[in-house]
Amino acid sequence: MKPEKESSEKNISTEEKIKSAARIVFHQKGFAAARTRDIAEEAGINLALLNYYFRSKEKLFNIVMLETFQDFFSSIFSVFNDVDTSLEEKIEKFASNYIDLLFREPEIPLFIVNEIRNNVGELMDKINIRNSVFNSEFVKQYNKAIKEGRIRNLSFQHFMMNFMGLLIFPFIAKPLFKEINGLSDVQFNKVIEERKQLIPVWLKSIMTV
Amino acid sequence: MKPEKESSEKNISTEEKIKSAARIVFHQKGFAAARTRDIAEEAGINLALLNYYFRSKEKLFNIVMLETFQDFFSSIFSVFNDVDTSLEEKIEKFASNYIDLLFREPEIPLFIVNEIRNNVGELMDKINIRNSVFNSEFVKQYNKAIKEGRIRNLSFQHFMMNFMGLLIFPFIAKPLFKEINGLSDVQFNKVIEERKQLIPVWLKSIMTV
DNA sequence: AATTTTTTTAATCATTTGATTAACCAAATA
DNA sequence: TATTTGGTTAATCAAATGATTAAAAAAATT
Repeated sequence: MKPEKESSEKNISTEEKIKSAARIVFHQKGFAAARTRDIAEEAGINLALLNYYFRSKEKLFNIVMLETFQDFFSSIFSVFNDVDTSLEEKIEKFASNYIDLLFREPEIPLFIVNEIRNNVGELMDKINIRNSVFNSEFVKQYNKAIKEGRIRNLSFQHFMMNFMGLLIFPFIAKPLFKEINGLSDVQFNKVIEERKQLIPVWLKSIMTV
Repeated sequence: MKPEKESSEKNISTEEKIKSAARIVFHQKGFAAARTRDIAEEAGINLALLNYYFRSKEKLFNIVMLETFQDFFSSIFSVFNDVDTSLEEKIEKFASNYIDLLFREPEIPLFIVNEIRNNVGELMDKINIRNSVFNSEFVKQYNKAIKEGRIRNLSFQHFMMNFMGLLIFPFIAKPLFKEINGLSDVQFNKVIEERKQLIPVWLKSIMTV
């Protein structure tokens, strides 16, 4: 009666349908505001199938959350651990790639920071971002550049906050920025597109002040 | 039977008790996850009183939301419209004041960016941030400085995104930053405290690149 | 003090919502 | 083809939750 085997046979179809529907709805509304019926409707399946495949709303949510995290952070580290690029190149590439990612999935940052509050420990351990960050090629290059006096002695914490803040915050506060500046979606995107080039320049000037 | 008169008599006591409890709970959990029973318990009152004074959860929420907005943005404009300070001084003062505000009420930014998605238009009109921003002394000084060539010709949109991003994002992503950098609350606050000084310096260097 | 009005409470209602069940269907297997 | 296994559905359940009600208590008014 119960589907215990890992991704067996062809029921992957409906199972995957539910999961990607859940992804959409959870990202959009968060855990509390998302109803299992919303997800079922989005997936075009009977409500009972959600529980049949995933046992509970919470279990489904945890899966979506974990996968979202992994997707989101793995895309970061692919750039950060490239051994063939300089620090400056990594910053440029990362800014560009990250903004493209945010164009594709603009709700993810808000989703992550929201649901991390109710979770924190358990989830973070599974991914172990801490080590991934500090063992990355990027951090090594960053520290080397400081030691060689090429950039200012600014703690990596500040650098990370700045980089993330400049990149992500406009997406998080998009409705606010649009309203305040009277921008259409197209105009907003154009402003963000400009930031692909600008943020690396700004970061460089910050690091050499 | 119904309390129609505006803030009459002394029922301000319980009415205010409910409202500030609602503020706490809504800020912490958002509209969907907050239960009226949570609010009643937080306020130490009978559940029915919530509906007696505020008709519905939604009406109560709208009041909290509006007041939160007004508080939050009024504290911005008090600095922005001071005619006795220079552009540079305003930036310094604003960074400092705003970070203090965020220390006191760290959940507000996330609350605002979350709940604004379901509201935007109606609410923004009531406050009319758009005009408040563009008629502010700060923007006038900003544009003047550009015209005089004292700072780079950077659109105010970018400047605002940068300023807000550098200030607010660390609070929004606090659990993430704490985890990644292995910081205690005290250590995190110390890093933020440093940013009071640093952000104005960074902004200046960005604007003169 | 008596009466009216306002505030508070416990009990209850109605709806929403996550989850289950039993019957039915479909596909694989024998 | 018959049988078993897995997938799907409609109906239903139970708990949670926003809201109401009627009675009691407290406060204000006469």
